[in-house]
Amino acid sequence: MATPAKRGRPRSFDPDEVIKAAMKVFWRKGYRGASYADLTEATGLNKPSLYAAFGDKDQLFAAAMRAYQAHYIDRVSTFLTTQPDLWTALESFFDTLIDYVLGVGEDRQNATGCLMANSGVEVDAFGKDALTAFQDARTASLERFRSRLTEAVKAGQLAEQTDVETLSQYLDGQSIALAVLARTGAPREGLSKVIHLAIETVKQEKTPHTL
Amino acid sequence: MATPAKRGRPRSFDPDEVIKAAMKVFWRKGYRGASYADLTEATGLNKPSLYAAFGDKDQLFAAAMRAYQAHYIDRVSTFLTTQPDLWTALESFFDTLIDYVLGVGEDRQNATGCLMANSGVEVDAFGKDALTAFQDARTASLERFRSRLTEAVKAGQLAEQTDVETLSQYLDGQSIALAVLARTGAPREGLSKVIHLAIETVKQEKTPHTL
DNA sequence: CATTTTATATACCGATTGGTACTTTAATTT
DNA sequence: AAATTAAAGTACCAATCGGTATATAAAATG
Repeated sequence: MATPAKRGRPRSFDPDEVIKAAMKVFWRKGYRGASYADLTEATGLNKPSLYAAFGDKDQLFAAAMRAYQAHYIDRVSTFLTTQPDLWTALESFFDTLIDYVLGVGEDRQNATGCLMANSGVEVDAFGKDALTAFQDARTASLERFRSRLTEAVKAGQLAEQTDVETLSQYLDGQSIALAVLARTGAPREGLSKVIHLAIETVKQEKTPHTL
Repeated sequence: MATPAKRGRPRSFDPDEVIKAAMKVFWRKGYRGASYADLTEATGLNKPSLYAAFGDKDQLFAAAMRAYQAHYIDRVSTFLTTQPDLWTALESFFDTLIDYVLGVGEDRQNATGCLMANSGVEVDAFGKDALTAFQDARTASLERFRSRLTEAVKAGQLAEQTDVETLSQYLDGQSIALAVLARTGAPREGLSKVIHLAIETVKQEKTPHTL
């Protein structure tokens, strides 16, 4: 993305910070809705600088999506891998996710949901780089559930015959539902209750029964 | 929306059909993504005719959203009200919903999801009419679950102390998850398994336990 | 038939879209 | 200091955006 630059005038901006700023624009306004007027204002760079450093809109969005994955998805997913108890892992994961989709620390009035979840309805507009970055993020998210549940089965926290694949998709779906519900104005308390209900579903799998 | 017209040249098109065509464009491309070039091509009308008959883009989208509610949401919701057994109702509802979000009968390659679910991330772009139509549809959908579950409690199919509100939001969330997952390429079989798992969750409410 | 009313079509509007060419400025390395 | 490299800024590009003015064509009523 960013050129190496060994001689000549060094760039006066931090590429990571710029991408982070661009990411927030895409997060709030979407791919189509984010104009270069928005992007230049948010990043502080002018158009030619953005193009020189990050390529066209497709590539810029792809970089933003990768940054989102690194700074948000990966971070909240930490709870899935670090917490030894599956239920603690799921609860802390979703509780943190709720913070994120509601826009933790920022203006809580209009929540922005999740960049990845929001982008799902804009895939038609993506170029190849944006599409790849999006699909990579989706695949990684699903895979995190899959590996965590597989681990839980091995650890005896879930029944041996658990349909890990379906359960992973189910949890992935809950994440998306949370994001969209938050974006359309659902209050934190409602989201919290819903997600604990969803976790109850997984607990039912603890005791073997027909799926 | 459409003027009465008592004298003069009558319109040569069926407003309902035009709105239906416009609806499909918005469904596939979203509010921002649907240009008047797309809309005129899909409807067969030229721009001035569209404006004369339905107003600006905001109003056209609002009409499309109402049509979507009437032709899709209301139709699939029928299963919730007609089926006396709650579980049969939910299963037939979601099975039909899966058909819809996958694009029943049409090109199954790229599913279009649900217009209402898709629109959730574009609320910023809406004018007042589109926003109202969207919120009305959302409210109505949630209310359908609420009333059906309330009825089920009265009929003894759900425990007396069931948290109907949370359960309604939960099912509403499942609908959204289905739509977004379908849009991003999830196969029918996966969606079907996930939704039956979700219905299992509701069944747990049959036997009283702490929520 | 004449009048009225509206649909249709072309052609246009200013604004904005994503994307660049070009010039100027500035910080490096040799 | 000279040469190199690139950032920054202005100004521009064709294309498209949502939205309309205007003129013509057509079907109704009287």
